[in-house]
Amino acid sequence: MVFGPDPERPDNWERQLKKGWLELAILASLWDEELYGLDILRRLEKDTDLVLAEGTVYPILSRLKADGLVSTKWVEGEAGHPRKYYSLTPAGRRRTVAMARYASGFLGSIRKLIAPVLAKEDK
Amino acid sequence: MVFGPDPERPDNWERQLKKGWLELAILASLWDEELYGLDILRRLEKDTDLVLAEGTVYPILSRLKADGLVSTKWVEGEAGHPRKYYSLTPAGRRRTVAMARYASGFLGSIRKLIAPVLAKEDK
DNA sequence: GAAACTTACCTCGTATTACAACGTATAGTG
DNA sequence: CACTATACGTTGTAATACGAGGTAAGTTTC
Repeated sequence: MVFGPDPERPDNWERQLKKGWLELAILASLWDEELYGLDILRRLEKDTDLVLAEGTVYPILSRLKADGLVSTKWVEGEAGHPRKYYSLTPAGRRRTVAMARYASGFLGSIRKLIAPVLAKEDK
Repeated sequence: MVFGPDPERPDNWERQLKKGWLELAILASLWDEELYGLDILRRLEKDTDLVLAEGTVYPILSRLKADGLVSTKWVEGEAGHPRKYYSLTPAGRRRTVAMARYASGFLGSIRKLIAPVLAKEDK
């Protein structure tokens, strides 16, 4: 399953369900390692089927930096254009844990809520 | 845990995480029974700790009706002000199942993503 | 029977978000 | 020197949640 825009179905509720979770997704993807912009985008798509547009990632990263949740470091060489690597600050780690905790509870509530709906499928 | 505004913490990421999920929450709450506006709000708070404002519920219900996903029925008597009961249309049931299925996959992805973050707590 | 309260429905303006489209910069390739 | 690929960044648009405020109907209190 892919969580990007689906040309087959013009409905936009899929996009709306993703809304607000991308910030957490990006923070969480930086939990274990430093990544640069496009890399974050690819990792999320590969590991979690979460498809982000470039026009989405960069503004979020700017926001996170302005809030002091991530720090950046330019790395030249290696390949083509220099890359800007992002890593979590201590405040970023605290925020990530807080969001993950909250998200975990939220996920439980939603699961409970949609259980009867999905139960239909088991028949 | 409560999923409403938290006066203790002015941050708004909690609200953002809820964004987009309220439509599904409302549809799912109508899966087994007809409910009226304020009742939906109370059920969600009681059963899933999801706190919605009135100014949130009514616009969503209007939208759902405009999209043909729910139908309404006025019921007078019983108590005070007449109540407008909402119930799922066939299209509404189909949409609810589609959203629940998608949400289920999304939940799995997020859980996988935040697992390393929450693992910290187990120590 | 008038005022106060309760329940219920609804609307408008604001803040926030995701993203498509577009633009810029660096370096390698034919 | 075009052409391509990689990478970063910005702007305008559409959609959402909700606080604040409003209307309406019935019940209770004095």
